[in-house]
Amino acid sequence: MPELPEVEVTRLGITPHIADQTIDDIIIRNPNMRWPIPSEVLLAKGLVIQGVERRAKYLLIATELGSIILHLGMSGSLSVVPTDSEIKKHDHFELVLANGISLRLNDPRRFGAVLWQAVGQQAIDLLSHLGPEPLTEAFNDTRLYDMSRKKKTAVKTFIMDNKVVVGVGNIYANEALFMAGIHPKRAADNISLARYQKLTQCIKTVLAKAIEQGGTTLKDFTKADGKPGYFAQSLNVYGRAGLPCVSCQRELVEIRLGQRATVFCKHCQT
DNA sequence: ATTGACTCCTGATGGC
DNA sequence: TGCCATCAGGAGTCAA
Repeated sequence: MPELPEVEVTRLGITPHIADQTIDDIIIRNPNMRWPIPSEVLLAKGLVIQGVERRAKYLLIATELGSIILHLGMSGSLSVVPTDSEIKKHDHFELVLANGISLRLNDPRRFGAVLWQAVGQQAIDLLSHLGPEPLTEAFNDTRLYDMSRKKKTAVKTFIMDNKVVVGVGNIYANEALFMAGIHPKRAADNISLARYQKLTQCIKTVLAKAIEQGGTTLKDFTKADGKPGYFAQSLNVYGRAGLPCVSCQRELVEIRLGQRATVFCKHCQT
């Protein structure tokens, strides 16, 4: 389940291998991703990869005519391999590069996506409605506080809303709320500005730390199997239901919130 | 307008 | 051992 840190580490990992390379061929082995892979992506054939950008959890592989947009969904991963290496099950999409290597998208569940964004065209809907990046100044405590007014929804659901801030998935929503000492079910409009200031910092810290850890873990992306470990060693609450709170030793509890596993400490989070 | 439920899919897991 | 049933979950879409 790639979250924003994994996507960013993926971006950092693949960029040196594919930037400035010419795309010799584009192979669609299975077009049935979340949406059918549009044939427009083939426009990138013969063009040079100018760079790899990230917006939310989308990766944008830029060429002079447009960008190939990749989303890894829940089970997707990218690998950089020699073009003649064995095709694995669920290798759905591939960029064949002039230097004899390929970028392959593997995604068992096919919740991921491959899309095309033409240069000069209005941004596709998926990207145009997104909130700010969490690690930029555009995401700040006053914005978070202002948007939360009159919102009855649980704060955890609130911070996972892409219009509020992008890239806060289930794992890091749990972690950030624990770090901020806020109960995940508390109504978004029942939290003070001071607490949102704390929460904003915690979201930034949790994500930045995970990217940092991932960056050091993942030394050679060509050998990575696409699963950079999810930095699970640093998680305080997610996946730890029933285990003692790292702060007060009381047992962590798990509930469902918006169909998602929500783990927290009843004592430390109010 | 908001909010919550549903949906896509396969692999991992557990019960019998 | 095998065969189910259940669950995980990003995020768009739909319905209340």
